[in-house]
Amino acid sequence: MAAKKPSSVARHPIGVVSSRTGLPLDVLRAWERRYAAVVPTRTDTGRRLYSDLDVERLRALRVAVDQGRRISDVASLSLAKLQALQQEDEASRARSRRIARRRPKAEPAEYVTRGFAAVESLDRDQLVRVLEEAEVALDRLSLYADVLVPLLRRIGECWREGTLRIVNEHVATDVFRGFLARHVAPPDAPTDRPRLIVTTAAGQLHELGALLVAATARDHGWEPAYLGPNLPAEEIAAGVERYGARALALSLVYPVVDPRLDAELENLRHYVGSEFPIFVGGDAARAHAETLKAIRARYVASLADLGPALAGVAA
Amino acid sequence: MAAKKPSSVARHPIGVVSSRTGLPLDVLRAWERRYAAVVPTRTDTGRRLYSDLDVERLRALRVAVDQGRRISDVASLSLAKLQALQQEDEASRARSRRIARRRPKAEPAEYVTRGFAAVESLDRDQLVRVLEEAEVALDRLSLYADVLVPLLRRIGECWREGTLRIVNEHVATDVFRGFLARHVAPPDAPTDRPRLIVTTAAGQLHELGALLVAATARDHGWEPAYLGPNLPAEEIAAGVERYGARALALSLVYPVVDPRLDAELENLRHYVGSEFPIFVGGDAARAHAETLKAIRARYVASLADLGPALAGVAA
DNA sequence: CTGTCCTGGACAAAAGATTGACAAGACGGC
DNA sequence: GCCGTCTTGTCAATCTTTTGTCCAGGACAG
Repeated sequence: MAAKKPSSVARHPIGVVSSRTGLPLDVLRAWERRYAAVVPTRTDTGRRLYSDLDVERLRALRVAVDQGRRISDVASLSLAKLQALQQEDEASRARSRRIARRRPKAEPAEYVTRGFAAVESLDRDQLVRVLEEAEVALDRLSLYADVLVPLLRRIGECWREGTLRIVNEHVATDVFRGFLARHVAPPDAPTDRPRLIVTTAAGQLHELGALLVAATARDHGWEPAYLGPNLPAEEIAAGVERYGARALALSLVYPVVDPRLDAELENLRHYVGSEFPIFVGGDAARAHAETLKAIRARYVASLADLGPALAGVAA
Repeated sequence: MAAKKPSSVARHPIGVVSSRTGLPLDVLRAWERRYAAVVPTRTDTGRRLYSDLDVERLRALRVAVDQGRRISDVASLSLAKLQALQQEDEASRARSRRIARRRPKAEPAEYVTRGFAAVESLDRDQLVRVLEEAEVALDRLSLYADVLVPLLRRIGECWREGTLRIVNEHVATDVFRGFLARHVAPPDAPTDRPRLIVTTAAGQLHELGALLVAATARDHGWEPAYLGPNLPAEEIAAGVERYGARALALSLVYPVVDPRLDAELENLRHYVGSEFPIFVGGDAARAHAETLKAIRARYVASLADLGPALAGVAA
């Protein structure tokens, strides 16, 4: 454990630390007052200044507490010990999970919580396990709408506000993608189903929403062709043509508002022809409602609405 | 299962034990009250504190019970006896099957050609088929080095010179990723293997090379943790620490030359400490040879060299 | 002047402990 | 196969400890 940089220069006020660790202000102070969990330096007027190391420690403490340890027990442990503990807990938990026990009850919210915890602690295997449990316990729509969507949304929020590291988001994305890929493209599909092109417009980097759309479409009897994220209008049109698709679905998530996007959408309508059905959904769709209306794209408010919307086309 | 150190320091509250063993709180208490199956120590305020040994015992008890024994019968057995029991049951259940492996000689170059054709015509299923054929026909290393790498390189070239559309590249990436993901993270891996962090530096968007590295490392007895592409040095360091990794592998592909990259690499060396083993490979690595030398990263010229290089660390 | 931060006290919610009870399934005798 | 008895997981009620949250009143920073 040689030179660790993140201590010397940067010192953060309590507000920043709170948002970076996800711990409320009061908790930070309470932990300091009651257990001296971290003892930040002070300005000459008494304000707390936390080092990067403090932040890291607090993060680790939070994980430990979330895993069920008591703050009074772990508050005095070193950062290394905390991380060791975390490792141990996970390994141990994983082993016990392998001997699957009977399933009590299946609350979607619980999967979200457990999934998020797994993301936080970078525990890939655990995340996979949670998803798989949810998959067998719930029906498809509920799995997507009540577990995956809330989970994604929560990860997105925390990521934007800095509570989650980039690594966490990456690992989560990778797991989700693998998980959804199985739903989107099951091995053998002699396809007389209508084709649906699924993608994301240029500038839109987040692909998980699109994958959810593809998987849902598949459940409704379509054959989705997922083209990957961040495609310019011309490319999308090429895909539509190549596959002889009957409709196109776009997911707009982030950035929420993007002037380039409007132009892209207009282009898209131009390329695919004026009658081709275009469906659009995602959190960023509302922000571009006008353009969507102008190009006569159909807005799909939620995954549950996708099936009926598609049915209108297939007829 | 060899190395297991019941660190006598750690004492766990009942909540953690419950989650570690999968036994409900009530059961833990009931077993203690009725059979003294384990007798945890107490804090001065009466809360239970379980040792690692207790946890181990409880886990064994649970296995025995799940296998149909009665708790009242096994509660008083020693840990050793419980484990013997478990072994016995497992042995009687073990029915392993042998999978015959045929290996018709085929020319790797042919798979490359067919694969590329599939990419060109956007035929996802065909691409998957080609990869799967190659997978059974060739050994791992040859599959990676003689099929995937050339295929990727060719796609990359055509993409850069505009012969291939973005869509093609996207679809290919998606298929490859799904294919490789299966190699990188097989279902359950009780991991006493050394950990290797695999990722891509900030600015480097192409992740397929990294996935190849992860899969190869796995074949050499490591436990790769793939963190996703395009990570800043600080994030990578966090991952290294979090996973207690023994080494780090970076894939540098595109952009081939990137001034920011040098700074990133230096940062990275700084964060992980001066002795930590860093391996670097990929087509863009040569262009940064000086920096790599400066930070004492080890250059790995091809996938075939990765195994030996890693072996040097594991020793 | 407004928004952020400090201290210390108070309070509410969560997590645990204890005791007792109950119901479903296992077991054993006939 | 039937019936009483045992086992055992689960639940409820109640109390204590621990921990998160809120508030008041004041100070500081920008």
